[in-house]
Formats: sequence, C-alpha cells, structure tokens
Amino acid sequence: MQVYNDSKLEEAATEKLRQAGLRPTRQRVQLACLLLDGRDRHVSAEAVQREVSAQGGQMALATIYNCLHQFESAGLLKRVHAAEDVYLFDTNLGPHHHFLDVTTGELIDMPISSAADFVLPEAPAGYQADSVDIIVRVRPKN
Amino acid sequence: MQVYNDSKLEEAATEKLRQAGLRPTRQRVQLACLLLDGRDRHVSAEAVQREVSAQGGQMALATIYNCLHQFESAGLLKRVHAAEDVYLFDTNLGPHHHFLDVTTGELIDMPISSAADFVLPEAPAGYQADSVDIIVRVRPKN
DNA sequence: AATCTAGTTTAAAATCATTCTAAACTACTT
DNA sequence: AAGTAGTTTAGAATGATTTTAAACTAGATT
Repeated sequence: MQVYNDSKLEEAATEKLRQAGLRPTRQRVQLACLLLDGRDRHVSAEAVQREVSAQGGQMALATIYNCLHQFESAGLLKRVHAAEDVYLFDTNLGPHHHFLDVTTGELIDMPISSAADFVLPEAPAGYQADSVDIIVRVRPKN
Repeated sequence: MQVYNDSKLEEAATEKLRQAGLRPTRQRVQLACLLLDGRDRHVSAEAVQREVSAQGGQMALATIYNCLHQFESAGLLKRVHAAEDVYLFDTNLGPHHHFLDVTTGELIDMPISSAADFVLPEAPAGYQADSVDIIVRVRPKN
C-alpha cells in the first residue's frame, strides 16, 4: 500500500468485498484497491505480487492466489487463457474476447462487436452452447 | 503395438517420418502408427503412454513428449488448448475449431464448413491477424 | 474492552505436468 | 565392422500452483 493510503478507495473496496460476501481483510482490501478500480487489466499472481512489493508492501504468493480465485468465484474477476501455458486474471468483466500479441504475450481486449462478426456453428446434436472463447493471435505489421 | 504388427502401417509411418525429415526410429514409428493413421483424435502424452502400455510396449514419457513435439514441428500434429489447464495433441490437421464438453472435458471437432463462416475481426491498428482459436463450451441438453 | 472462534494468512513443503541432463543406445554412413 | 550424429532413457530439475498446519485477525459475544 502507498505511504498515503487513499481511504476513499479502500472504503469502496471494502464495500465491494462485503457485497461479494468476502471478509474485508487487509490483504483483500489491498488487492481490491489494486485490481477492482475500474481499469481493464490482465494480471498474473506474480505480477500482482510485484505491484504489492513496488508499493512497499509484501504478500505471500499463496495469499494472492487465494484472493484472486476468491475474487473470481465472487465474479469480481475473470480468469482468461492468455497464451500457450499462460492464464491471467482479467479485470474486464464485460463480455469480450482477446487479441494476443504473439511477439510480446500482451493481451488486448477485443470489443464484442468485433466478435459478433463470427458466425458460430450449431452445437453438436444433444448439446447446448455454454460460452465461447476466442483468441485472435496478432503480430505488429512489418 | 499389436501382437501381429501391421507392417504395411509401419512402412507408411516410416515413409511419413522420412518425408518429414525425422529419422524413423522404433519409437517414432510406433507413435506414428498410433497417431498418424487418419483418425481424428485429441491425445495427451500420458494417454499415449497408456496406449503404448496397453499394447504391451513401454516408452519413456520424455520420449513421448519429444516425439509429439517433433511431430508438431513437422506439421504432423497440432497442439491444441483443450480446457482450463489442458493441452492435447490433435491429429486433425485441417482447419477447424473445437467444442468442449464441459461436463467431461471431451473435445469435439468443429468443422469449418465454409471458411466464409468465419470473418476475422479487424486486428487493432498496427497489427495483423495471425490465427484464431475458438473454443465453444457446450454441455449436454437437459 | 477482553475473549472467542471461524475464517485468513503465511512460510515451507508438496504436487504435477513438462523439460533437462548426461549416459547408454541406434540408425545410417563409410 | 566401426564411426558418429542423432535418439532414448531414468532420474533429476523446473516452475507455476496448491496444500499444510501453525500463527494471526475480523467480527461477534460477553
């Protein structure tokens, strides 16, 4: 946490956690401030730990994994398949898909309107579609 | 391999490996017979090892990983993201995507009947699209 | 405010799929 | 038959994630 905490942000985070049925512990509040502030981001547990460290704090990786998964279960985050063997937590809760820059591994949100261009085949007989994941691999031009 | 090897199959596999620039070792021929026989399948390294064992053979997992990756590099297999943390090797080399039965983890090939069904979204400015991965999660009706 | 307790955090160990190592083996050439 | 580069292998290493179990804490109870 910053030397000067933004108590407004913390109060909002606390409220968000309460509504999600999560006890607002110091760690969860800190992570909520970091991740549930409205910015659309794609983060790994380790990246979160680095951010916590950068703010002068410290948090066990196990705690970060716990919290991120709890946030996910509570619908505060989504877990997305970013690349080959990489999963990230996505703060963008709206329906969207991703572009993946194969040269850097960076994920870029794909507005759903673009994805609407996709015409998906009917689900196989006896099945009903549940959800769709689309990743378009891209690379910088030239 | 079966008690009575199908030497025709082995010859075909040997030829396929040669054309791919892979020395047809005993292990690679056995795996090629198992996997490159025209059936469309989705297999893990461990599943392959179980099949080898079921045929009375044995093969180090490291060898299986080596071979599967070499087959992939040679364009004889594709590696696909099957589910959450699961990757499988896909013997269907044609352009296609997958349905994933979320209740069993089973992958079902999604034919691309007409390539026109898939209109790629515009890549972000400065990027060009490379390839697309689509997984439609499905579940049995009722 | 002190106590209680279920829920939480943590360091450290465990897990598990995959990869690496380096020694033994083998396909192919000479 | 011998040589050599490429292969296979058991076992160790890796690395992201999960588990363990002991210490800690938020919130309820007295």
